[in-house]
Amino acid sequence: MAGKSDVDALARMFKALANPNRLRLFMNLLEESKLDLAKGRVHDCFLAKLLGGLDLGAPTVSHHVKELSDAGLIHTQREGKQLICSVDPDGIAKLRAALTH
Amino acid sequence: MAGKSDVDALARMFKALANPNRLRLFMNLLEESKLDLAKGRVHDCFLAKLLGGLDLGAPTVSHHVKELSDAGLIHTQREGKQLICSVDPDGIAKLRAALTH
DNA sequence: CTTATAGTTTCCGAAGTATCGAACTGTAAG
DNA sequence: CTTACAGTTCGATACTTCGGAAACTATAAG
Repeated sequence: MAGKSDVDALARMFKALANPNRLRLFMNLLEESKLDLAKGRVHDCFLAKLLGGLDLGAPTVSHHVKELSDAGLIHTQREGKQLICSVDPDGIAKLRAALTH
Repeated sequence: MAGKSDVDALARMFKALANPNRLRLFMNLLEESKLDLAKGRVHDCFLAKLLGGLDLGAPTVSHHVKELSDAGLIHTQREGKQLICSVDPDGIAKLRAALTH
């Protein structure tokens, strides 16, 4: 019967996608993932690449990435100076399951 | 290349699902839809039925329903004293398309 | 050690959101 | 006409979010 914490976790994911700038970051990453998968490579991407025309300051981007990550939609890891991002397939699967029902 | 207004409309849908109470209303409606479809009937539902244990005042529910409706996720129509709600299949399709990419 | 790069943390203000109580509208029934 | 019901609108309040400025950390290069 859809426990409270399940619903809360879902709502948190939806909230992470509820801001247009954050949504665009996420969709840019999805797009990159698709391209990389087509080449048989792991899909990941460093931050600057995700901005794609967005006019946001570094602190703001950092906040947005953290929120996507906390919501369970993306995964991040440091690599030298850069932060590498990848889509979390489990997160997307949960969202899609909720909309299929 | 995902126009700005497309992204904004999508973000608005996600935002409508970003509040736990509103999400629960929507999922209750989805659940009702599923049951009704199984019986070969049109899926619709009046407001009180959607609350399912939620402890919210009438004004709050009214606001939430309006937001789901404005976002394009549900459809409403008056029937006598009651407001009948139904899922908007186009809205859900757009959300799912965005997550499939 | 110094400088440059990439991102983070802290703090803040402006704007937006969630919820409620009270007063209101529209519809149906007595 | 009066009452009851289902939902809406208004106004207020507490809370959250978005974005940036300034100061910070970590890594790499000269």
